[in-house]
Amino acid sequence: MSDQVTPQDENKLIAERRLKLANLREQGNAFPNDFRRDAHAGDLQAQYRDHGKETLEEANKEFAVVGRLIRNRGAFLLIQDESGQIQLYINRQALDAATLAQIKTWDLGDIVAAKGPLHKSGKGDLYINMEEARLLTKSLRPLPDKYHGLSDQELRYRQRYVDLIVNEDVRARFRLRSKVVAYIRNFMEQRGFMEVETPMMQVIPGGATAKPFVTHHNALDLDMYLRIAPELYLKRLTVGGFEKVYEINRNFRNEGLSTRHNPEFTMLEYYWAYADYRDAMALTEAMLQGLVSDLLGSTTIEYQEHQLDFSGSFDRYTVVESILAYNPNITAEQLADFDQACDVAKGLGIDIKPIWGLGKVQIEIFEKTVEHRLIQPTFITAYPTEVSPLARRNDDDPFVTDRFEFFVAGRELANGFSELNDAEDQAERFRAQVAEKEAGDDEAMHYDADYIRALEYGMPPTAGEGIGIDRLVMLLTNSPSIRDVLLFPHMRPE
RNA sequence: GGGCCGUUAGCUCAGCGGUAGAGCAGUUGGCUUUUAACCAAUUGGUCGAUGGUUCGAAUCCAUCACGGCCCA
Repeated sequence: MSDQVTPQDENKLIAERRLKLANLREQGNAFPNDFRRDAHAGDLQAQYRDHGKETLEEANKEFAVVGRLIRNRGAFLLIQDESGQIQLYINRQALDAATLAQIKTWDLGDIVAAKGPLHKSGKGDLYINMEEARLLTKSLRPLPDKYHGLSDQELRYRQRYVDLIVNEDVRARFRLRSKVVAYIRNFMEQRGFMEVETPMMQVIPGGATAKPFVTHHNALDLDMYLRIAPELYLKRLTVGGFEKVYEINRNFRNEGLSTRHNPEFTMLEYYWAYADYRDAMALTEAMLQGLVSDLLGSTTIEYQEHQLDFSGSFDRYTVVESILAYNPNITAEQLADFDQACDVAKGLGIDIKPIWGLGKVQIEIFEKTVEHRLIQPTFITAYPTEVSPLARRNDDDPFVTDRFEFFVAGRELANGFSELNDAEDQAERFRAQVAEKEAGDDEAMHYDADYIRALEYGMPPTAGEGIGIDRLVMLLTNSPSIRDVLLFPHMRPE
């Protein structure tokens, strides 16, 4: 909210740098953009690291490099570009007095350029023997401690740009995130899926049970909602005849923050006509196994205190089976009877709401006693219809749907199902959701008449799934908090 | 929402009732094959905010703000 222009945190260090910048302005262009590099630090290291000192001096091959000055080692300066680091040597013979004086004014954090032959020092490190040196951008703020770096979590999240400058592991983490998304796009494209974009601003927020963010369209004088899911729009596309569509984009949910929740988060969601939830599980398994082996070069993931095994087929249990497996004191009879199930739930400290049916009670018991214990990759299937308003009923047991969720490290990572394509059943489910909303559940769904109309034209039998990209990246980068995998996690304003 | 912990120099931290400290960064000088470069000198603080207790508060108490971890 602050429109302040004058920084409140000026100090002597910044003042000294501002003075140097003022001098630069007097001498000419203080922010030149006419220097062109012809080499990256990391490439030079990779290509010439093993060359001998004499060989390099004989070759005397010139390179032009740029980067941020991050260490001052007396006669040597260390710069860093996106690819890596390389030293610059301040050669008093090769550089004229004016340039030497200029270099003396450089500060850690400045962005500089240098040109000269690539040599190797007595200690075996490559350096550019500078014959030309220029300051490209003056840094006005001092960098964090060169050894300890930036460790204050709040500063690292609020000033991610500084975190990225000084912490290579953070840069590596976000490079991996980018690779995850690229892998998924490639995986989906190879299977014939088409990437689409559907509205982020919706008049009726649908596709999930969650509180939306509200915004306002002035010209239409209309309240709109940031989407909580793209589901209903993507399924309209399958009605339209696009048989394999996917979208990777942000969802917004107006809920609390935690190490696993950010108000905006990224989901892959896809819809696959003429397929069912079993096909979706198989696709999930193939995608995750491919991701792990391709990006980590292994079939196992080390995540916090866990060793997660992604080789072989993932375990599959129904909701009820998993509750029974993890709760030897609970019987199938108890779970099948509403009153008995309520007693079990109450015994677990669950606060039963009057509108809940048996399915909801079962899910509460599942979430309380099973979910966090599903460490190895596991599919849970047969979710109650009551808590699955968009999923197709099971042919043999209409109490449950052909739905699954995927868990690993005690967390839900994906949710998919055979889609409900019976327009009349869907209309009925929406009405049940509206009743829940009227009973006070502000996360219940709205009745989406246009979506029903679309279904009435006929949606082919379809499978669909959403996979949480942030949580997936957490897993692949061994990150304990979702904030570690978001470049700019949500924070209260300073 | 609840519990625990944190907030001191630009950064990383110590100090926990008696004159506000260190390392790094900065400044000045030296040093030209260094690797957290080194050597010498030196600058830098409303101790998160507001109240209170006390002769005296960074330190004890209360409230608030922001953050971290755990729980719901």
